[in-house]
Amino acid sequence: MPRPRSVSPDRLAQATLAVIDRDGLAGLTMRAVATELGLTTMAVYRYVADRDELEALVVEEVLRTLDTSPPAAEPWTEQLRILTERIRAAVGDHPGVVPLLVSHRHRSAGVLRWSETVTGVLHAAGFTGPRRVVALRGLLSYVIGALQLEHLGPLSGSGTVTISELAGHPHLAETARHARGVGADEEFAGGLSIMLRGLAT
Amino acid sequence: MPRPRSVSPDRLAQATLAVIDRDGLAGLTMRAVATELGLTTMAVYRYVADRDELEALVVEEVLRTLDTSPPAAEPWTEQLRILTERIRAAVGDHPGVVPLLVSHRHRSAGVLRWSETVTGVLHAAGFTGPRRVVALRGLLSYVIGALQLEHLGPLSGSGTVTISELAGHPHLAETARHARGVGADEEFAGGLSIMLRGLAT
DNA sequence: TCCGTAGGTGTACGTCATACTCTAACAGTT
DNA sequence: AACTGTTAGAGTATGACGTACACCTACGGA
Repeated sequence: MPRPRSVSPDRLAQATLAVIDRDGLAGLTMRAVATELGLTTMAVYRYVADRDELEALVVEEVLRTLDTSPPAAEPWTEQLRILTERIRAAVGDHPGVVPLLVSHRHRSAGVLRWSETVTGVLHAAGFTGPRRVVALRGLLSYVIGALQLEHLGPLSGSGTVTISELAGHPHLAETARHARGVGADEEFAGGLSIMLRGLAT
Repeated sequence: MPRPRSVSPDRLAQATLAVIDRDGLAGLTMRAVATELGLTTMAVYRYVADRDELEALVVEEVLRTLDTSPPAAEPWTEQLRILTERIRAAVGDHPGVVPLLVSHRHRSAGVLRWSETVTGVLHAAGFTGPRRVVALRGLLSYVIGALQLEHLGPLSGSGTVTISELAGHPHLAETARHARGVGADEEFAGGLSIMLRGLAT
């Protein structure tokens, strides 16, 4: 009976993501999203209750294509590695979304799906009770932290500041030198390997 | 020659921290801090250039008492455990500061001091070159992530939502049941143990 | 006693999220 | 073909935020 909606929830999510990818998370405003869609600011509120809901929407959009089916690989540590790398890959193209992923992780269906699969793998690997709780949280902690270090890293404040501050920190300075030779991929994978080795012992 | 300052940088930092502890990070505004000090909003700008600098100040305040001297314990994994637990303890009383810790970690002298000590321990344990880079970043990732999971956890959005969402996720639901029996202390320590075991292998 | 400097105040602006009110487009019914 | 109820979208307004700017004023050395 009533007037049909002119934009789909999907288009809304994509427009929001486009704004974030172009102007960063700081550029995400209700106005910007509305402009992106060719609407007035308030029209956006026909589709989401508030900014918070819009953020949740964009997180889901990013995780939509996240494959959470159990990998066929063996052993189980390899399955976990693949699952974890998949999250990183999904977020990789949209660094601005990382802080949103952190703050909306609770209500995110995508994160829930991922956690379910991971928990299943842990179950099959013999993790039960508190051990499984700790394992899941530990893995999740690493992922959350690593993504933030990777993407929020050099953003706020110039990296040069850190270098000059390194004067009184010899060990750190030397480590920083070596860090230039280590790519983000290896860094993430390396930390993940540490985590997985710890789980396997 | 000029008029003396009526508040010390220290008092400013403490006032800011008081605001955060009382009203949360969302309550941190230049006005709130000014009121806390009995000043007008703009007077605060005599002490900090902008809000960003005020945030950096409060992070440093929280980490001021952080003991970054190398622990006397053995083996080196135990040293790392103690160092990591110290950070958690320092932040523990001020959950609202956690997001600031994340975003200001680069310029934070406290984090730098801590990283230097950790790197030193890793050096003594035989970690060199890229291996040390990965180890430091991995540990830092875990700490950052774990603190956020712990403190940002049940805050945004009611935990009940998660429970209802758990319907289609049997493994996760069972894990959540067990999670109630696991305290935050054990959870953090347990994840840390996984990390350290992985480093030691 | 006076004066330059720096601390503190008052006011104002632009941007943000969002509440409220109004207009108008559409789908069914008569 | 006119009418009507429902809802999409526009317009306007509000209060909070960070902060620029111009001013006033208290102080200590001369």
